[in-house]
Amino acid sequence: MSADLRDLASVDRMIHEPARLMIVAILYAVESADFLYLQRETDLTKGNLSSHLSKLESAGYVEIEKTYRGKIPLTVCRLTDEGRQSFENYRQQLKDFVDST
Amino acid sequence: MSADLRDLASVDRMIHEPARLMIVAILYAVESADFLYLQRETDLTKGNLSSHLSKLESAGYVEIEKTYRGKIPLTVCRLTDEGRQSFENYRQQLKDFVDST
DNA sequence: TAGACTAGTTTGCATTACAAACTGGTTTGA
DNA sequence: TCAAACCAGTTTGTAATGCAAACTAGTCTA
Repeated sequence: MSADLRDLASVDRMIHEPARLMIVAILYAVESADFLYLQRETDLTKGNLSSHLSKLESAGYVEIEKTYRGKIPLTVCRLTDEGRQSFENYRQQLKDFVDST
Repeated sequence: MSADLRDLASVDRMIHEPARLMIVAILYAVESADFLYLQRETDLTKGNLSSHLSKLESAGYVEIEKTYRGKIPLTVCRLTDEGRQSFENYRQQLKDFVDST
């Protein structure tokens, strides 16, 4: 308890960015989602979705599996355990902040 | 109700930035604070505090009054009505997000 | 087989946040 | 008395970021 404002300085920027927060929140809820589903849900352009997914992958928060649906490429994304944990931490920090102000 | 994840895309970036969120949250609580008080509370360097305050001032969220305490400069900051309103909106958006995930 | 479509990735650029250097004035102390 | 240290901030330099637009590689269609 006693959420200190200074804690905000340490929020996870990888998740704090709104575009990525949307992505991570979706993946947290659905376990796995393909690229186009994510694009529809987030309203991001393909370019931005692609680059945010790459960053989440580099951070170890998301796993990206490239496969095919018939002959058409299919990119399936899911949160890693680390991503799941980071999202929970982030969400808790937000909650502490909201509750304390 | 029914907080849409897409709403996140429209969060107020002026406030979303953690350093500024700290500043605004403090000013929301105390009505007025001087530069050094803000620096102690936020743990920001003077340089970063100064530039974030300038941005908040440009955005119309904070008023900055430069005066003196004896012979020493004193910079007093307070939220404007617009800043106060924006913080309340932002906080509500966070709350909606936290509640919906 | 040219043109349109699908599913993405890469590139270019303007904006940013931060740290470090700087400024202008005041106090201390030798 | 004047140089060094200190105070309260501002400005500058730079690397990283997010976004839009351009591009790629393959598939379908008329």
